[in-house]
Amino acid sequence: MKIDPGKPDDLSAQIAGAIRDAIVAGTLIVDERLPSEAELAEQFDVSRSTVREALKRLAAQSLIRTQRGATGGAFVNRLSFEQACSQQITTSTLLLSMNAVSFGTACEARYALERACAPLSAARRTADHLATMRSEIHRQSQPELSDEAFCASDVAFHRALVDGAGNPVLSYQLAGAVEAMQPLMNMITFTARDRARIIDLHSGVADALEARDGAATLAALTALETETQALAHSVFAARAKKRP
Amino acid sequence: MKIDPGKPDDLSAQIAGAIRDAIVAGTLIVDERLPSEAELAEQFDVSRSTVREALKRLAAQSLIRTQRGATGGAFVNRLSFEQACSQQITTSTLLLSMNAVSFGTACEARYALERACAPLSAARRTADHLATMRSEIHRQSQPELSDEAFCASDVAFHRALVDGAGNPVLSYQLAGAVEAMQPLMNMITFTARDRARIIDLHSGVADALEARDGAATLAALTALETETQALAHSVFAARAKKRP
DNA sequence: TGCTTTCCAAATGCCAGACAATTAGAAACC
DNA sequence: GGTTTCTAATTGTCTGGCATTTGGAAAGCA
Repeated sequence: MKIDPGKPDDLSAQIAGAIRDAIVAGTLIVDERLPSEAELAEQFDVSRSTVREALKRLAAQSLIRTQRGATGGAFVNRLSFEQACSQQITTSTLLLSMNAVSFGTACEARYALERACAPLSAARRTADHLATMRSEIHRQSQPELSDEAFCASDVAFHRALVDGAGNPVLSYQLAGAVEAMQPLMNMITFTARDRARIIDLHSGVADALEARDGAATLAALTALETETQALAHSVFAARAKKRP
Repeated sequence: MKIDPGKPDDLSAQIAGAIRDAIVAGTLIVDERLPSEAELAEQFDVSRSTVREALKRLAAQSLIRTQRGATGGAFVNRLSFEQACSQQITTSTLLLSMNAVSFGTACEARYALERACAPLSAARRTADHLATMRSEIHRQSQPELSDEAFCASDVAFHRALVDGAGNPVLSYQLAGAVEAMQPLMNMITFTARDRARIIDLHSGVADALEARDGAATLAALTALETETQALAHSVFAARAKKRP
């Protein structure tokens, strides 16, 4: 594990890269303890501060965890689906907010991905998944619900749908797309009539899943996307008229 | 922006979190310059080393970039699709390799996601996308190609397919799924006959896209998945027999 | 004035050394 | 044998310093 070639990068970035490569390549395996900061400093011939900065970089990506104390140190972390998920959500949310991705583009992507797991979810969803979806639909029908809470429930509904596919890789991938849409959805104020239509379409999705009908699920999701896009379009159009 | 409540976390993690929250919330906008390390140290009442560790954490997530010199400092980074993509690939690859995700699960997820953008790609793909796919198919037919190179070409083929959908959000999401599969695919040794079948199926996908036929593209992808799964199954079965 | 050169101050990058806090295991004690 | 105490290893944090980079200001010159 060596560093220092041309070096356009910082030393800490180079060191972090070297260790990361070792982890990806399998040279360092899960739960293995890295040398102590002092040892790493000697190995790479840098100061302990520099090593520490490198380790913090890796910790920020959940590649390692650190423990204090006598038998402490830095350990290669087993990246859990949950951790990967939350990282993906942060990244996706920022990506959408910082690059002026249009509502239409994001919405299209989200529903395309959801349709991808519709057949699987129809085949494999458990009673639990269905119960979650029904209960979220019920929550959405509470009139006193705030717009934010309505959107949060929408996210929960869709996550239950994708989790129903029983494929953790799919769930992890989809979580980012679904959650990242929430800030964009939160910009919309829903009228009671809007909510009623959405709830109706949600029920259609749940019904199709209950019947384990993949094609019907697909159709219901497509209808939901169409409605969402139309709703957003009218909201944005009205807003543009108001403040030209 | 404050820190220091109960503090189960390190100071540097808390500071990084506070700044990250400010970025996500939009308090800090793109290209805005953060206070200097010395100023941050004073604001948070910690040493400069601690601030530096916090900044390295953020740099590791591409949330900030740093510049040296008189007008230098840390700036909020515009997260590009490319950066987000490469982060996603690293995360996905590690996730799959460290959690013993089966080939079947990963493969299923990948093809489900790809089918999601098949109709869009059929409708919107440009001549360029098609040309890339054809040229990758041609490369795959070179007999002297190594297994790794064959897989790399496979990745390029599939990335052209998803890019054809013309939705950057989809491309970004799919890149992780497609690339992360490569290490798993690399474990397979392809016979000439295997390759011929895969190339045949690839041609089927390209033909369907050329005809702008979404349904045919879906069918071709499904056939490709079936073949890939069967191939992997037989390879792994043979290997298990050899070394029980 | 207008251009070039020089210099300077601000900022990050890196280092050395020190001390505090934590923690597991060894040692001492009862 | 069990409990307590000590100890050493390790990370977390701080202080102070120096090197390096870099943009802009100041000085010099035409």
